[in-house]
Amino acid sequence: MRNCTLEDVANAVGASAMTVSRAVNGRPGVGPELRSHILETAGSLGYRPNRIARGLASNRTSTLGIVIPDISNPFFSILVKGAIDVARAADKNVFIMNTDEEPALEKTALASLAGEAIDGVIVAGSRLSKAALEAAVSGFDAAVLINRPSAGPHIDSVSVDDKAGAMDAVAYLIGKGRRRIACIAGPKASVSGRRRLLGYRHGLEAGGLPFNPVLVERCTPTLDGGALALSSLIARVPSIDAVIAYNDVVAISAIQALMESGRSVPGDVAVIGSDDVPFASLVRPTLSTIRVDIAALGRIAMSRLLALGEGGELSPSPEISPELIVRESA
Amino acid sequence: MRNCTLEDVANAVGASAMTVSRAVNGRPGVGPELRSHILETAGSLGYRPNRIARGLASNRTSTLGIVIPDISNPFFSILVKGAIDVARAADKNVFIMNTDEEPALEKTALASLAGEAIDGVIVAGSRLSKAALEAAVSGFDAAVLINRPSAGPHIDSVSVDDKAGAMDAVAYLIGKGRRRIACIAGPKASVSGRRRLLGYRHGLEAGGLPFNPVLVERCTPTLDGGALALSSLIARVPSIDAVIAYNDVVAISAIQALMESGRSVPGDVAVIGSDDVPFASLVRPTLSTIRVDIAALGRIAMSRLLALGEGGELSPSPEISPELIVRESA
DNA sequence: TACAATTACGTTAGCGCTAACGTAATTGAC
DNA sequence: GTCAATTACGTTAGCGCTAACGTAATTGTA
Repeated sequence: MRNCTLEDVANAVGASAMTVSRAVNGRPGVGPELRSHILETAGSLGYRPNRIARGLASNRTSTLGIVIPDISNPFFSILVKGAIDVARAADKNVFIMNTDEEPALEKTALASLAGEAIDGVIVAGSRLSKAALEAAVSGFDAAVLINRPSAGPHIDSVSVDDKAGAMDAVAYLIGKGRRRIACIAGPKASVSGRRRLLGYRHGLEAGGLPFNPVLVERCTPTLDGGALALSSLIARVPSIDAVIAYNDVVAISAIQALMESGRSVPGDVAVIGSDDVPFASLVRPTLSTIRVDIAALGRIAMSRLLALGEGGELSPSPEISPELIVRESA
Repeated sequence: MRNCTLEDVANAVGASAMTVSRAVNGRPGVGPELRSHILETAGSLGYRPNRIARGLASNRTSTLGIVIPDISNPFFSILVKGAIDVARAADKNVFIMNTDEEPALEKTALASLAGEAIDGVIVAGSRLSKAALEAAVSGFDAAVLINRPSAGPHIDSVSVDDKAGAMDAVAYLIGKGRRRIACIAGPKASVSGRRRLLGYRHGLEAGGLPFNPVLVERCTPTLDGGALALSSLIARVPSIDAVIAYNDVVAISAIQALMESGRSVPGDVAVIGSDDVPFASLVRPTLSTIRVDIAALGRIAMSRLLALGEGGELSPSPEISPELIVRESA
C-alpha cells in the first residue's frame, strides 16, 4: 500500500497534478468548486504531501535545526521546548543536535544540517570561536544565535543580559555584607560564562571591592563540575563567604561540596546560581538564582527564525533581562 | 554560491555522476585509484550529499523521529540524549516531537513524521490507546515503542519492568513497618503508570496488606501534580505513613506538600519516587527512588530501531530492571 | 582457446513535487 | 466591439540523487 501522491489525487478528480498542488497549498489559481472537490478527495484518499519531494523541488523544507551542547541539561531542554512549541504551531519539524560541549561535534552537527537543506537553524550555547561559528552558520538561509552576536543580514541574535544579572547578584551579596565573593565561571568557551564573569567583576568594582583572580575558578557545567571548582576555591581561599555560580546545576553541586566541607549555606557561604531551572526551588536550601525565562528565550528565538525565513523585517535583536530571585541560599 | 552536487564532482574528475555516487557511498564498482581521486576532489570541492535528494531517490532518509510527551521533563530529555547519541554515531539525524501529553498532538506528530518519509520512529510515553497507537505507527518502516507492547514484525518494544520496581518499593516500605502506604499514580493514559499501580497492588498483597482504592490518587506528571494529589490523599486518609509516587518530579512535589502540611519526611511519611533523575539526590531530604537507567533505555531503543531498519534479526525485546535506591526520604 | 564470471564503469529513468511558462476562457473599461 | 488584464487551468522541465540495467574490459578455469 504505497502512499498516495499528488498524481493519484489528480487522477481521481480529473485535474492536473499542478492544480492539485495549488489547491493543497492554498495557492491561487484554482476555482472554488474544484478546489473544495480536490481537498475532499485528497482527504478521503489520505493524501499527505511528501515533504522530501517538496523540499527537493522548492528548496524549502519546512524543517529547522537546533544545535545545543546538552539536551539533558534542563536549561537547554526547556529552551528547546519553547522553540519547538513555536515551530509546531507553524507546522515545521525540527532536528535537535547535541554537541556534548565539543566544538568538533558542533561543526559536524552544523555540516550535517547543511546537508538536510533546512530552512534555518538556532544555535545555543555555541562553543565555537567567532570565526568558526560564522563560517559554519553562513551556509544557512537563516540562523538565530543565542547569546552570540549576529553576523550578517540573514543571521539574527537573541541574548540574555548575563552581565547585568551577575552585577545584580554581586550587588545583592555586597549589600548583605559579604566581602569575599568567589565566582565559579563556566567553561572557557562559553560566551554567557564570560559575560557573567564580566558582570561579576564590574559588580565588585561598583561595590568598591577589588577583583581578585584567585577567587575565580572555571568549571564544566555538570553536577560534579561545581563541586570540583569549589574545592579548588576553598583550598586557595578558605574564608570565602559567597559564591556566584555559572548556572543552577553548578551552584547546587557547589552547595553540596560546601556542606561536605563543614560550611553552612547560607550561614558561612551564600550561593547564587543562574537560570532558575525548575529544581532550583526544590533543593534544600532553596536556591537563590538569577532567573531567566528560558522557554520564552526559545520561543523568541524560533519566532525570529521563522520571521527571518519569511523575509520580513525584524525588530532589533532583543536582550532578555534576568531577574534576581532571592531564596534561602543567599 | 550554490552547493556542490554530485555532478559537479563528476565533471571535475571526468567520471559519471553514478560512479561518484558509488564512491561517496563506499559502494563497490569503483576502482581504487579513481575512488580515492573522487573522494579527494569531493573533499576539496566541499561536496556534501544532499540528503533530501537522496531520500527522494532511495526512499531512505537516514532520518529518524522521536515522539515524547515533554522534552522539558528530565526523564525524557535524558532518554532523548541517549537515543540521539546512538543516532549520531550512525550518522542519522532525528526529529523530536513534543506532544504536551495530548493524544491529539501525538497523532498529529506521527502523521507529520510520516510525511517526512523517515526511516523509523521511537515513541515513548505514548498517551494513545492501543488501537490508535498501532494505527499511527503502522505506516512506518520501523518503530520502537517504549513501555508499550510491540504489534507487528516491523515494530519493536523496549520496556521497563515498572511493576517489579513498584513491588520492590512496597516490600521495602512494609519491611520498614509502614502500613498505610498510598500511591500517587500517574496520568490515566500512562501505561507505565498503570504498571506501577499494578506493582503497588501486588506488592501490598504479597506483604499481606489489603489494597484500598482510597489510597490511590491520579496526578499530572508535573511539579504541582504531586502536591495536588497528595492533598487529596491526606484529606481522605490523614494517617498515611508512606507514599510511592509515579516519578521523581511528582515525589518531590508531594514531599513539599507533606512538609507544608506539617508532616516530616521520612519521620511521619516515607516517600519513594521513580526513575532517579539527576536532582533526586540533590533535594532535601534526598529522594529514595526506583532507579531506571534512562540514558541506556534511550540508547537501546535507538540501537534496536537502527537494527530494525537494517533488517537484521533482533533479540527478543528486552525488559529493563529498575533498582530501588534507598536515600533519606524512605 | 573458449566461455562464463567478475569488475569497472556509463546510461536511462524516475522518486514526488514545484517553478516557470504556456493557453484558453472570462472579465472589465472605454 | 476591442484590447488588455485577469482567472483557471495545463505542460514542461528539473531539483540531486539512486535503482536497475547496460556494456566493455579483465580475469579465471578447464
